[in-house]
Amino acid sequence: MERRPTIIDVALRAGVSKSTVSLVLQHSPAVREETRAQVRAAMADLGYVYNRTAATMRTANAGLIGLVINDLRNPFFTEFATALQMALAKRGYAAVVANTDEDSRLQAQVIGAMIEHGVSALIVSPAYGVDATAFDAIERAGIPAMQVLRKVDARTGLFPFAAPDYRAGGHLATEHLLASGARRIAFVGGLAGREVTQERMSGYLAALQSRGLKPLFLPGRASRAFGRDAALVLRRDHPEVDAVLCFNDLIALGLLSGTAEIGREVGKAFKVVGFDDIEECAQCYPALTTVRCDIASFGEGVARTVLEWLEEGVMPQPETRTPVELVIRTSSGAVA
Amino acid sequence: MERRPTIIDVALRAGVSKSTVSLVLQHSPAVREETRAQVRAAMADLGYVYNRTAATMRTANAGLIGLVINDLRNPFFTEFATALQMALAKRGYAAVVANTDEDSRLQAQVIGAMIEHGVSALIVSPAYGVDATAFDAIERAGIPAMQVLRKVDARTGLFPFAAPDYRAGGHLATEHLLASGARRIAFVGGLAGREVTQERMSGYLAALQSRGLKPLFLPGRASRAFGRDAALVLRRDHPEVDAVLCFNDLIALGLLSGTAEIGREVGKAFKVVGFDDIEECAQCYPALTTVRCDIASFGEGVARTVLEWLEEGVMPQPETRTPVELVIRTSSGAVA
DNA sequence: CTGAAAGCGCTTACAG
DNA sequence: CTGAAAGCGCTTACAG
Repeated sequence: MERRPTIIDVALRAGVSKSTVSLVLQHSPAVREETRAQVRAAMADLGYVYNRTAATMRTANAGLIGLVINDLRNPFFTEFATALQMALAKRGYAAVVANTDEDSRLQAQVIGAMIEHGVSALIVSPAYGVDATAFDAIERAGIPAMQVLRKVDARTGLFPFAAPDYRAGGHLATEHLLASGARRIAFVGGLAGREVTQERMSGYLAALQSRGLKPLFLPGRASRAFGRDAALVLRRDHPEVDAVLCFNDLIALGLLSGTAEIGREVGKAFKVVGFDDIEECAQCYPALTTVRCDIASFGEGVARTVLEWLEEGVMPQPETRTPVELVIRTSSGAVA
Repeated sequence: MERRPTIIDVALRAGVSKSTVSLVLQHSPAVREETRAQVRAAMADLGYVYNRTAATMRTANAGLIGLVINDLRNPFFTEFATALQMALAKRGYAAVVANTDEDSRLQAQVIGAMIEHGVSALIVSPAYGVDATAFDAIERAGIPAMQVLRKVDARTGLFPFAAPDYRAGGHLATEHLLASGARRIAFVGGLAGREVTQERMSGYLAALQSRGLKPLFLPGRASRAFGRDAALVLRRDHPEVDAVLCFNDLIALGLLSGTAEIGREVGKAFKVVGFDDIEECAQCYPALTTVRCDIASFGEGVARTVLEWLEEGVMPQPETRTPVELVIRTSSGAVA
């Protein structure tokens, strides 16, 4: 653990000045090929590693991006974060990531820590919650930041927002169920006051309304466990329901389990549709019809947008909505 | 995006020297309460944020820990990484995380990047693969590093290894199946040459051998898709098999889906046991009997170990094995 | 094409 | 209890 060699050591060994070493580090064309080779050789000999921290002090570009996620254990967010991180890595950026577990206090804390660490930008899928001041801290620090998947700060001019087109997805799914003959369609899961729930539901409501059909909303947490319970509740309290659109895939997958457990069949008389299209939807039985958000591509898109902002100063649109599509599988009656 | 205030600005405003500001930043008892309050007030007025990067340059402790994971999309690793990251955050450390997607070249690249960023320590769940030089780079940089969950570098004196006791888990699970009356038990999934597979299998093999029973190994990728396929293969080619121990839960969950799809019942005549106890095991139908690795606690333990190493110089044991336990659910015949 | 010098924002002895 | 000064490892004009 002795001191790591610095550009001075390299310069000494290569017989040049430290400025020259710095220039070859930056691939400056100002350095002769021969000199460059000498410097590279000296670096290899010494086992030199670039100290990005020191460089950051001068240039204030850390090459570090902060990624703050409300629920990293949920596969939808896992896939988003992973795709985003890998896209950043490909462009030479490292990601500091933190899970906030839907806790706005923890969120404020990790955002503060990331700012101290000098991240060049922040991407946050925010927790709902009282402590909406997290973005104020970002504003004070003057760091480019995007809110993704959920919007909690109305200042989209300052903190651009990007998300899949949830409303369209809800509409697509409901139209599909209607076209398949369903008439009593329930919307299961999601919490009433929240924007994402409202958006996903609004497409559902519009489709029903245009047919003069009555909606049925069973609010609940976005978890497998809630979906499983919902299977029982539906059979007991709402036996007339012939189709359900779930707030997300996790709920739908839980619902599938619960339905199997009580021996009810899914597909013809009782259709189930999820939302997100996490990987598991294609593997479960019955395979789950769902709204594909293509979250991996979405994550890569966000990476691109943020880096363009950072590197070329192109401020993102205040609000970006990416298209969704319906993936029809057996849970809504398609033949396998 | 104007210049952020520095300790000099704070000092000016508070009417003290910048050393004093630095001392209050570090909670030094050498500063009078009154002075401290003035400095704090000045910071608040100015919206001062601590520049950890600058501090790092002097002290060489970045408060950044690198987390390199072979498959972040796999819920087992997601849970590990998340628990670890959150434990680090609680102790004031931020985590730079990267998924390597089982690609040893990518792994070498991200490890290099993290070293440049000056991480204080590295925790890696390594990809298998040809490029075993990743740890050499860590060695040259002189950074404390642990290998977790998988061991790829034999120098555990240098890179301590920690993992759940896979062998005991395999044995526990097999004994349970034998005690439940199973006689033809297959081991499904995992790749033959790999240490984790060998360990998980060795407990299985030992239990069978002691009864004079024949093993059956169906190697395959650790994915739901493989598990699903395995359901068909088992019925077609090995109808006599009355129980299966899966390499991991993902395979077991896929197997459950596949078994349901072909209309075969799981529980009495055909028992299924997983490995890891990811969250989903308790929610699926039938609920999955599995070997609990308690990966969240494991992750927290790794955080503790690494920070002790970093902060107190306590070098971890070369090899740590954490205990596992069997969780019996309906997939192996327990009544719900 | 290369060298000398200042500076990024902190911390750390060292005086006082 | 507080101030002046050096230094962490780079980058960046500026000379030459």
